[in-house]
Amino acid sequence: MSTEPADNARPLRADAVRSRALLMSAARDVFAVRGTEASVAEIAQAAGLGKGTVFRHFAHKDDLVVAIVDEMVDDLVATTEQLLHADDPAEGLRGFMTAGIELQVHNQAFCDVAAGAAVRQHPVLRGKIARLESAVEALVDRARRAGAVRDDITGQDVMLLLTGVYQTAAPMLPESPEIWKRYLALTFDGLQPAAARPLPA
Amino acid sequence: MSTEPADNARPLRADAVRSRALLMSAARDVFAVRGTEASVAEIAQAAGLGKGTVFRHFAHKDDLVVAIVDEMVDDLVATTEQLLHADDPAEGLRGFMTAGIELQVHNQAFCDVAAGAAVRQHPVLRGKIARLESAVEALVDRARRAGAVRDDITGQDVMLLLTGVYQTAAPMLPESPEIWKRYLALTFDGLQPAAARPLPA
DNA sequence: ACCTGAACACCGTTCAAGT
DNA sequence: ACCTGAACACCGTTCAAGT
Repeated sequence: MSTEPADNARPLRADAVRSRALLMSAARDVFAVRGTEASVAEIAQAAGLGKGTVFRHFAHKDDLVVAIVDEMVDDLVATTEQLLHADDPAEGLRGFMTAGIELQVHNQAFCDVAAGAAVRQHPVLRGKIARLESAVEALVDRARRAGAVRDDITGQDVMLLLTGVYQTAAPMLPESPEIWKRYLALTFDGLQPAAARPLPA
Repeated sequence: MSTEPADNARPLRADAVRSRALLMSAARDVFAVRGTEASVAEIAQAAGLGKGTVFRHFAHKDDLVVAIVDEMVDDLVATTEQLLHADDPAEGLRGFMTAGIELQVHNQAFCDVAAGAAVRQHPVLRGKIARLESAVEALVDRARRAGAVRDDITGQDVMLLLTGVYQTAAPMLPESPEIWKRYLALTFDGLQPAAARPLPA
């Protein structure tokens, strides 16, 4: 529940609950379009709040970014766990990669964080990313057992490739919004057992 | 000659020549370590100059970034043209990708710009990147004719994969500085004719 | 408790004053 | 011509003053 304050906090007063909801909603919209570089003043204005209020709810701008991105990673974890039951294990894995890349295509803030913005190191986000990674590990295990991916591929590889495939396509996306499908397909070909040549340690 | 001012400029006075050399040298060092987010004040101080002097030589911080990155792309173009004569066409192509990725590993500013910092759109840099791309196109053509890469791969693909492979490895580099070799190998496997399955349009 | 805007130390950029 | 630092409009963050 990232829309809630820290676990040990007392209940919020009614006006604070309202401020917080307005803030989260504005932050979702503004970050999605303008990325993590959107200013706190910009978000405060979109929420109809003073910027002091933003810092009352989130001590640092990064904490706000984390709260928003955390929600998105939650969604991605849920999607991943559903894909674990896909009929075709290979399609399950491809479905995860498609979801992760489309998230980057449609949300600038997620894209910034995935690409390695400093917020990545935030403890809350690190924990959530670890949860995602274990879900992905299960997805990869299943695909591997079905012979759909080579033996030497790990869940971490697939996680890292999520950013890699998106960043490969990124410079061309304004002109060719679907170009990421090309690089996802190319990457997927490299994951096939048929393509396997020994990888360096 | 990116250490020189614009083509149509009058010759610089002796003190300006010295300032410019100090500035370029400091910018090379500072940008390499701290990336494009290093402040102009930081570079001015490293050069022993007032920051007003920086803006006298480069009207915008971005122009200074471009001048420095431009030099690095020049070096990469030269490397690429030499690799065109490598004994093994596949090794020539792999050599280019290795050089491009190592540049990102060792130089934070190059890495920032390759990853899509706004400076990428600067006309001077766009031109230089286009030159690099045609050199890479020749390298790919040669590898394709030798049957070392699949038919549907272009020079642009290889250019884009340079960032992609680096960004895949980026989160792990502090712990595993050689991990990029794993993803380069994996990507290279995907480029093999044996791995080829039709790519989306 | 909570909200707010003025104040602070930064940033890139401009420019008047010095040589 | 060239160099410089003070001044400006931004940024994230703090905090005294208000309810």
